[in-house]
Amino acid sequence: MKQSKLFGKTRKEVSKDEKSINAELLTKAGYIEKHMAGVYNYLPLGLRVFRKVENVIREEMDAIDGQEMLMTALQPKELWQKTGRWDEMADIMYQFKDGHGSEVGLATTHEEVVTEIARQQINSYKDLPMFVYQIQDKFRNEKRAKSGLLRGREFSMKDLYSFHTNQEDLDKFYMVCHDAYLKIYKRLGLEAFSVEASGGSMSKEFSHEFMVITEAGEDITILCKKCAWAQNKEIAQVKNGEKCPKCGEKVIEEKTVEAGNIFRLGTKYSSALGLQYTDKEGKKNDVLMGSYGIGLGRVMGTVVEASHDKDGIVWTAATSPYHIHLLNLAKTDKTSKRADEIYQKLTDLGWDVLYDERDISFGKKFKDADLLGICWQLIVSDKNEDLELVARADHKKEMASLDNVDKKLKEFYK
RNA sequence: CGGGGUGUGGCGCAGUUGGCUAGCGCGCGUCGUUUGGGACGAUGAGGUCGGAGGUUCGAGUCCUCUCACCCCGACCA
Repeated sequence: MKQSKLFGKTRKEVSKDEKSINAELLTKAGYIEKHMAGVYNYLPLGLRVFRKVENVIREEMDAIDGQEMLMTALQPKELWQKTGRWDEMADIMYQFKDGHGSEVGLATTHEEVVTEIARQQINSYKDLPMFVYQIQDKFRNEKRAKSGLLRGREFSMKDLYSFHTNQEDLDKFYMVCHDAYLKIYKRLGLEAFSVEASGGSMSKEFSHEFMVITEAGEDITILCKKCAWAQNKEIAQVKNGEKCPKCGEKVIEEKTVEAGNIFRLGTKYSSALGLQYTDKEGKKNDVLMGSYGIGLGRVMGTVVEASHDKDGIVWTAATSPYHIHLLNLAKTDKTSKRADEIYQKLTDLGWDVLYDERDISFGKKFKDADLLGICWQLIVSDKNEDLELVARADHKKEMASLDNVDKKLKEFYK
């Protein structure tokens, strides 16, 4: 991609209203644009990162036999009344009358919808267990949208729903999904851990939240560094500085952002909506369910919160919008032509290249490259026949041939 | 939803106790000189001051209402 053609420019300044690091950097670098409070547009660069996050999540969900589908955002009131959540969620759910005078709402989550659909698809124990998921936009009328991508009113979420005949099977899958989540964060380059939390209005049982330590976090986690025990402060029985209930070490408090949440729902939704299966004896039973969510924008924002420096974003290998940022610092036509050729060669080798061939001062190219945060910067100039390969994270520089660059990238992005 | 704050060219801001053609920086266009960490000079385009109503000879400046946005809190599958 030639940078001169990119839809999305960098900016020096961003509204003083945009206080969160993730929104500030992502806006300055041209990844996102705010539309309303808690509602962001993704520009081409932002969408590339978004897709990378999305694909990692999709691969891991497919790997645990999740089947992707897509459900609607627009919902009839009647369905949500069956579970009592039309009134229960009135504060946070966008509810309105459509042109026909029917009351409808925008889905905040899809337990009702998926359970309704499952009634048609799940009849027998032979149909279970079953796992379906979607990556879809949710709407929540947060009283106070804030922290950029971390808490939106419209945001994309991966939500998976599982259906089971018994508790053991649900528990088993719950742990499978738990581990899949840890894998997702690890692949994305986030240091995340799971904590026990309350089920809220979703479930009476303990749920698990997946936390990433960052100052921007809204949650406080009590954790033990030694044995990895952790609980959300909301439900923790021990306080900061007290002994870990598991190993006796002192626990500490950390600000964390919740980057995912999994719930065992039991029969709450199946009983309310009449989702039953017939067992071997021919008896009808309520289906047990679980639900498992990850907000994609929130994960993307969390990566920025967790990985940036004074110069800008530092994407992780899995989230970098391009593999390499090629900077043309040529003063002569000859060198410039050489840079064009290198762009072509890298592309032919299969690398996603952002090519800064803009006719602007070199200083701005450096500044922009750091702000954008693509993992590797490659410099072509009159100074050197060889290429200069610079790591965005630590600005370590090395001279390299095109072959070396190819090797290096293969190793980094393997 | 309670408390606090902010709305002025595309972006960031200034605008004294109401007063004349509403300024500055960035960005943008043109010309030229430049180029290893956000270049410089010249020149040009661009706003009716969030919206509505009111007070006044006169309102970006005062009053009322309203909308939007931000921060703290409460809330948060």
